[in-house]
Amino acid sequence: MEKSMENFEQKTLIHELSQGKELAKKLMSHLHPSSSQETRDLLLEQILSSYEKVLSMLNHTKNMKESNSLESTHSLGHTTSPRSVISDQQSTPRDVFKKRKTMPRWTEQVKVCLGTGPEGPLDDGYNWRKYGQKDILGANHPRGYYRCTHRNSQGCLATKQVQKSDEDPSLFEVTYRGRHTCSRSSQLSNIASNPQSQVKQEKTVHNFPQQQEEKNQTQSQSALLNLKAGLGVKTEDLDTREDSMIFPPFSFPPTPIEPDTVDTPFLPDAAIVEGSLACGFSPRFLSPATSDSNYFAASPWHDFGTFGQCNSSESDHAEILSAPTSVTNSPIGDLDLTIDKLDFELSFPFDSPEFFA
DNA sequence: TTTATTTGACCCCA
DNA sequence: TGGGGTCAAATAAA
Repeated sequence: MEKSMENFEQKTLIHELSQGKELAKKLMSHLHPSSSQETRDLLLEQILSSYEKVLSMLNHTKNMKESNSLESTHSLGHTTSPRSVISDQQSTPRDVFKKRKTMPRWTEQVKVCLGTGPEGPLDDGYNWRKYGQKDILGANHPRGYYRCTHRNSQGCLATKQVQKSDEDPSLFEVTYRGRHTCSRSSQLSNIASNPQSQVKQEKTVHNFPQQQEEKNQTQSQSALLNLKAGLGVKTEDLDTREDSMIFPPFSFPPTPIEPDTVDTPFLPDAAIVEGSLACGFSPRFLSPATSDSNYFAASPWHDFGTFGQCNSSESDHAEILSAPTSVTNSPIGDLDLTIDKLDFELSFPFDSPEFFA
């Protein structure tokens, strides 16, 4: 009974993903200026819808497993603190402490190129508001605490912590906690209507002339790359993989970065994700999508090796590779091949000005 | 005036 | 008891 359900889900997942792939192909063929905007919008909507279905199915499956394991835990006589099962709806202001343990949490290491100019720091598609900063014992740099701006308006409990690495000041550790429950449609439209992302991206490329020829390819691939990468986001909590699909990969702390950390002053104000530093694309572009969960949000450093010539250190790579979570651990890790193929079969022109229009 | 950031104080937990 | 995380008043910026 349960098996047949799983088979059904698998088939549906494969069907939805295949459909998404076909739609993406169609969309690609409609990216000519002669093609109508409506057609493109429609196709885009259908693609997003497909992926949404997949995500919700995966989330549902995971939740079922979680609740099952919770039940079995109880049945085994283990004592589970009542705090850990307090629902968000019942929370009181002080319940934030009680929820700490239950909030999904994962860490991303992000390398940024400093020199943030008047344009201010990059955002990741979500609106974060800083609510605290703490000096951490043993750390040279303070840790910044951010929460979703929509905490009050929409009750979104997502938070993140940003801390500069001791060893490499250009490296930030971003720890996400909780998932976004807010709607980001407004942010999506902001990014869509704001050509700044394109500008920033071009600036990045401009500063990496050796990467210029790869620009189109890189830009085209990055969105799909994101999707693929999202299947293997670095996380501290194996149970929070689905959040990697909800969360964008990178968030830059709204706080200005101290000038003493500017080790690459010639670089643009774009934050460069570790590993993709020399790969010539900015996170802003990497997460065009980050403005809406419908898009392909993902961990950016995944598969950066594809582009070669990346100057991040071996140890950096090792660190990433040794992350607790890998694609192979992902329940949808098997899909990686499919997406991989899709990724490189298509030179998806995400850099098309109309794409985010 | 509104919104965001800073920062000291408070609370929880190991 | 001390460290980490959050609150909330004060302050700054838009």
